[in-house]
Amino acid sequence: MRCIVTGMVVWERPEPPTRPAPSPLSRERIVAAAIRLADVHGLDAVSLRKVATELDVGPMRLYGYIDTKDELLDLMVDAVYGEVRPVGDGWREVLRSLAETTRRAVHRHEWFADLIGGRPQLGPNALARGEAVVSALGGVDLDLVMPVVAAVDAYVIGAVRREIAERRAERASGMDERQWQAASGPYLERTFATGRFPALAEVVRDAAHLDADETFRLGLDFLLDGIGARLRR
Amino acid sequence: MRCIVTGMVVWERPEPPTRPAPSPLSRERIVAAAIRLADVHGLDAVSLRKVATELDVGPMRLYGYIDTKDELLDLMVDAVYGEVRPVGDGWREVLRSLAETTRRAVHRHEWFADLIGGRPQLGPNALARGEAVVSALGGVDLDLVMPVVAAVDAYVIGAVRREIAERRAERASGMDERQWQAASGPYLERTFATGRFPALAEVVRDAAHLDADETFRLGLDFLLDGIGARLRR
DNA sequence: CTTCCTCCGATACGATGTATTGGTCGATAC
DNA sequence: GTATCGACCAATACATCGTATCGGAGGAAG
Repeated sequence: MRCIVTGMVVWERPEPPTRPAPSPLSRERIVAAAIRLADVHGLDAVSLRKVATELDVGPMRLYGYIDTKDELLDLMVDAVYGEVRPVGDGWREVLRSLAETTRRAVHRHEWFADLIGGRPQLGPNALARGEAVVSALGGVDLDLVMPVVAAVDAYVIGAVRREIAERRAERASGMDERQWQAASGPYLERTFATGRFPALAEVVRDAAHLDADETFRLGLDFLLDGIGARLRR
Repeated sequence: MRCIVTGMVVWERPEPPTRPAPSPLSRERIVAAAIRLADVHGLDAVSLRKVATELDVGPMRLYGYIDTKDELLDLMVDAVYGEVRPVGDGWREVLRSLAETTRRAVHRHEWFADLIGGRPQLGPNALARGEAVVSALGGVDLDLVMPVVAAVDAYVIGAVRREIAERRAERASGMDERQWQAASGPYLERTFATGRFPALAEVVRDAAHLDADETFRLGLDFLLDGIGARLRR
């Protein structure tokens, strides 16, 4: 059931007043339990029932702190944004750091790749991250700040989704990284053998193969170079 | 139950031989029905039961053509990639066209934004798209082709996810676009009023606001400019 | 002490993905 | 032509999910 005071989002709606005894529960503990579950067993393992069991509590207890499972996911995402803080001097270092710390957060929480970019992020931690970025971008033309940050965010979102998707496929296929990169799996080998995709096959066969780190950084460099050219104008 | 011939992926596993009469079913019809459902009612409306009902068929019939719901989603994604074909001369036009046609496909199929980048795309249509891109990038240094295409793909994935997420939030809040962009909703207004995010508030209040088209193109230009600088080296 | 009101937890419901099973129908062997 | 077999379709079944509902317990107010 939706909260009666309409227009209030999870983050600004107060938690229910702490009851004297019944059980030490809080949004923070709920979110922590959900994140623990997701880290270990993946996002599919995050059900309200399992989170509740993790906390020795009936499933419906959670609805005092949350209206919807989606709200729990929003809280989880915002918690991860709390781990993302860009550091460095100058726009380039700041943006690079923003991208790299986000990517590292995804490595700590693979499920984050499934959620990132899926909803507008307006939680306190996401906003604090935005504040940190924007205020570190002091020297940049005001009208360019948002587009530039949006572009970097977009690149990071897509890049980490691709990276995690590929990592999972590798893991599922049980091949080691070298094999996977060389052949992209027996399926692709067979498919390329049909000769239907000659240009693609040539690139896969003959071109240099970058690992995930290198690919991410190279793409990021493209983007930052382009941004730099624009800022210098 | 998984297919017995191990290592075969959906796309290369033959469909069951067309039976004389029982019912005119095919992977193509199943995927078309699923896409129709997703286009009209969103991805949540795509359940095996609903797809089956759409085709006047029992739910379990589908398992003759599909092993898993995830495979159906893969087929849907690949079908959309069939609509994406870059056109134009020169690397810049090709990459820009790749990005724009992908974005247009997302506008036709909003659910595509939920799936894109979530799994490695190795279906025939995705590969054909890749072949078209790579072969149109003839003049480009072989070792740079993959990183460049990967970077553009990453940017597009993240950008359209953000765009669709915001569009849905607007739609849900019932505000028109002007209002949303000016205030980003009453929640943000109240939050900024607390003074906790001064730099962010300033940008949102004072900076120029671009619409979705402009934001997408500007970010894409950053990236293409950076790629161009590298290619010229 | 009684009354009321709040809130917790058990129960319940409809939906989902998919395993299982039983029946039917076509093809094959004699 | 008949009997046997094997494949495939659909109905049933099951575990799990998000969440609505409701009954009772327990603290607050009179």
